[in-house]
Amino acid sequence: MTSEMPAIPWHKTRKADTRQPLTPDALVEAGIRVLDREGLEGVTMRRVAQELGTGPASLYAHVSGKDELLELMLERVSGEIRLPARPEPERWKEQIKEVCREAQRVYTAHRDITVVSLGGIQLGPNKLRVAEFVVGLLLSAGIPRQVAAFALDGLGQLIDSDAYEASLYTTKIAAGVDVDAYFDGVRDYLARLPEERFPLLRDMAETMVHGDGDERFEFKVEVFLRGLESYIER
Amino acid sequence: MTSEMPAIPWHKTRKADTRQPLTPDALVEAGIRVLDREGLEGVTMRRVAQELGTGPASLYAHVSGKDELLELMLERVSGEIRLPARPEPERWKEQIKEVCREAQRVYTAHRDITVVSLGGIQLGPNKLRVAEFVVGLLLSAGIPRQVAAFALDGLGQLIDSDAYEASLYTTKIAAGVDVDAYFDGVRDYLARLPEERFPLLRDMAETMVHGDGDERFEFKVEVFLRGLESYIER
DNA sequence: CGCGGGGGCGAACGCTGTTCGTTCTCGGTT
DNA sequence: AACCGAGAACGAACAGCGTTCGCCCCCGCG
Repeated sequence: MTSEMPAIPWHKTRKADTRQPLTPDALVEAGIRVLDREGLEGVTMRRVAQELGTGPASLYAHVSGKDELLELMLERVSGEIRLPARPEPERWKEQIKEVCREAQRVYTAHRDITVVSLGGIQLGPNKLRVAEFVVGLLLSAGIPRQVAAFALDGLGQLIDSDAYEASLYTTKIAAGVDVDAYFDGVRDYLARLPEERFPLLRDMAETMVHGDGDERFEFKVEVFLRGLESYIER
Repeated sequence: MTSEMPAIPWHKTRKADTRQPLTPDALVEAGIRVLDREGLEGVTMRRVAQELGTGPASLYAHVSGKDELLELMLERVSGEIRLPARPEPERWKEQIKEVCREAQRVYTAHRDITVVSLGGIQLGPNKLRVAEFVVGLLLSAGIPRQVAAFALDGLGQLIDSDAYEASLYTTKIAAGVDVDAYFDGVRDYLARLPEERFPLLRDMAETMVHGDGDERFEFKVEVFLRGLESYIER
């Protein structure tokens, strides 16, 4: 073991420059690293600060608070959503589905980040980029402007709540919970409901728990798009 | 000011019996009182205990933890949802809309309680009661079983995320935020987006912020139901 | 009459987001 | 070249969170 030497006094004591110099971007990246590793509830100011080798108070010079940090993280993640090379109006339904799948994939890849999305309107450029593409596709399909505007809302909600649900299960799996057994339990519970009050749910127990998350999501988007189709002006 | 008298020693000092004797039901009711008054973030174990004139540790004899308390509260609230007297298959779309409106009304009346709903499958009798009614309506309309099962999911997500969003705005209003001015700000922001990247959103600024929450909700449900209609077997 | 068990609860633990006040650093101005 | 002030960095602290521990008391059963 080497013995401790006193610092040479005329050497400026300078901490290792290895760590990046604490910019808003560095905060966002550190936050996302923590998010991916431990989920949204693990993203605390202390944890993020630790990731950057500092204390929580230091973060407030670059970010107004935790809420702003989370919104910046969401915006960054939204940037990972890849859009089709160009809109193809004749394939509008299929392309919108592609965007939905892609958004769901990206959000789910970052645990439960979508909770932030449920908390308000997001106006960052990366989210708007996706919205611009989708709304263009809807308009080109002949869907009225007001319908297209509302539809953007609806699709966003479907994506967000689905991604959130999906992330809960992946978190459960990561925590060692047997999700298959859980759904088996749900099915058995439904199948044993009192016949006089819940005849249908009881009978449909198997149907209710059928299908994985992707299949259910795909279906819901398809239903919504079929509904939109009925608004097309001819 | 009346001076304090010492307690008469042979009188059993008995705290006012007015407060109910701490049952799970009493916890749930106290929790909902706090929820209605201060919103979900105000529902802390300490706050609920205080509402019952005791300390937080006392709650754990009746409830396994905060999560269970919240789920019990959600179940209780779900009991307030009133269903039509009887299903009328020929009016299935209108009746499902009525149920959605009613559910949205009830949930929104209890602030942001729906956040709990987003956190997992709820199997309490009150929630199942609504599900049984809706699924019966769908089946009677000729919608295939698997479609009906998935649709239940989709409608639930629409209701939950919409009620959550609506509660955020009522909370903002209660906090003195001018929501109209907020939306004006959003519209102006959209209208000033760079033309070359966001021509459509820029142009649709007015359309995007048009309509209140109820109108948007109504529309989304209508779209989803039209989509479901296309699955009816003849 | 005795006693066991469970509800009630004060205190504490280890967290959280945020603020305060101090120290440090560094670029621009005398 | 000397100085100075603005902003970044940050240690410490505050108020509050969910939950647990350990003790007291009281009720009901044997």
